Amino acid sequence: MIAEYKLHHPLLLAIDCIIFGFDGEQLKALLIKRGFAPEKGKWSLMGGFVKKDESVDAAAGRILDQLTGLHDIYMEQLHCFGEVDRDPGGRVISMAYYALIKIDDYGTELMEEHQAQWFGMAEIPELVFDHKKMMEMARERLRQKVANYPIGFALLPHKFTLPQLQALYEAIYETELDKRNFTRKILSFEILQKLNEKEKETSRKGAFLYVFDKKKYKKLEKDGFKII
Amino acid sequence: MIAEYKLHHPLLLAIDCIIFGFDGEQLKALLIKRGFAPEKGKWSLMGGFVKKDESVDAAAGRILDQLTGLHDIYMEQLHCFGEVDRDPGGRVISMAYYALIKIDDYGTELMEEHQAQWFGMAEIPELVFDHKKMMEMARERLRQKVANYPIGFALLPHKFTLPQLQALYEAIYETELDKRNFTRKILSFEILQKLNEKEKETSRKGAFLYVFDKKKYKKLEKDGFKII
DNA sequence: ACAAAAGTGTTGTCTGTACACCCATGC
DNA sequence: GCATGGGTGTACAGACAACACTTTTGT
Repeated sequence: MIAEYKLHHPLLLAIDCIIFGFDGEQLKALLIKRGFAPEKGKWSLMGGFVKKDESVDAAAGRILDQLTGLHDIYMEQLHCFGEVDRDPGGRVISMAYYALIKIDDYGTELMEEHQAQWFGMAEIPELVFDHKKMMEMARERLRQKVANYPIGFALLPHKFTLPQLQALYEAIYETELDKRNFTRKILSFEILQKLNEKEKETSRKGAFLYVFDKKKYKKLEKDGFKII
Repeated sequence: MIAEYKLHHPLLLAIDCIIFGFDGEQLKALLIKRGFAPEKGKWSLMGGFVKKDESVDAAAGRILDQLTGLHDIYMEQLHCFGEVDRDPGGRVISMAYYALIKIDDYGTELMEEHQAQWFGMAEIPELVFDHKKMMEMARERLRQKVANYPIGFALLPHKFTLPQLQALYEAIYETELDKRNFTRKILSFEILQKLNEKEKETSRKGAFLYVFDKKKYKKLEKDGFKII
């Protein structure tokens, strides 16, 4: 490090990660029992510290991987939480990220190791430090993002039905949507590909499965659209 | 600091600030000639380091104040730039902020001291490190934000005309807007208060001045709207 | 009188929203 | 045959986009 920089005070930079999942009915978040002081044993977001030789985004990816074993996850910076006294253990600045995962992809071994648990949005327990604020901000950001970009699919299984997709939007927005209008809108973007298969778990008639068209999806992911 | 935290590697956390202004015709950004190594003498965003006992947001406010002498400025976190090698002088992570200032409020003494200069968006010079990327991201974010929240006023003088406001939006979006449709849309939000004064610098006829209604503005600032 | 910018309305098109019935199937 | 959830069309209302002329006033 050059001399000029040595005059400044170094700080610890942490990552905290809001991990969203969807079980078909509820939007959920994955929380862990904090395994170290301070506040050991309390519910917390998954977190960790940025290492000397890794980028901040890479640190976030590593931390998500540690808990879920998953790679190539939709993940985005949320906000930097930098109040002086936010962590009673010392001066730690936290970059919060949020991630969207397919809840079924996610094994239970790592989950047990970290004493992790899914919580529905209405059952989020008390969280350490400012993690509640992070959670609130993440929910708000997710709502905004999902209204304008087709990222919601990251929360669904590879093949999904239109009723499932609608239930996802309803869970995120805590509202009810009209089936006909929703279907028409989603299909008008032409990012869905209808399969010749039906999902028959949840109804006698069965609902057609869809996958999304990656190419068109990529374009919309950049340009945005307007779902809600 | 507690023992657990001492195991982790502390890092330097910098702030870089994209400062936008509007001169009635062009959207501009305030840049400085970097006054210290590395890359001393090159054009750069205004920046600095987060101190031990100040929050990250407070650091951003302080750095903006150092350059402009202004307080109570619209300012928002943009993104964390955390690549390992982004700064050749050492491992420095940068939180980028963007700020919107009224270009006329801004004196020239501090500007000379920092060798600062306004650049139109088409004339941004080469910038140090990843500052160009920050600038691009800030422009994009400004476009998004201004389409949904009435923050554009932060770039205009306290009293402004409808043609000025339209010129601002046209500059931000690099597009032309229809005068009639724009006026109707803006007035429909009922956040503007028409004054009995005209601005007569730019035309013989003169255009009515407006101020904005702070209360309604606050509400829209939170809820959002849809201008473009 | 003319140049230059401000101000003002109407219409057609598109998008959003509200709303109800039949279909396929497993039991 | 009936209960359950899946799938589909229409009509009305509000928003958006395109478009041209008159007004004011300084020179």
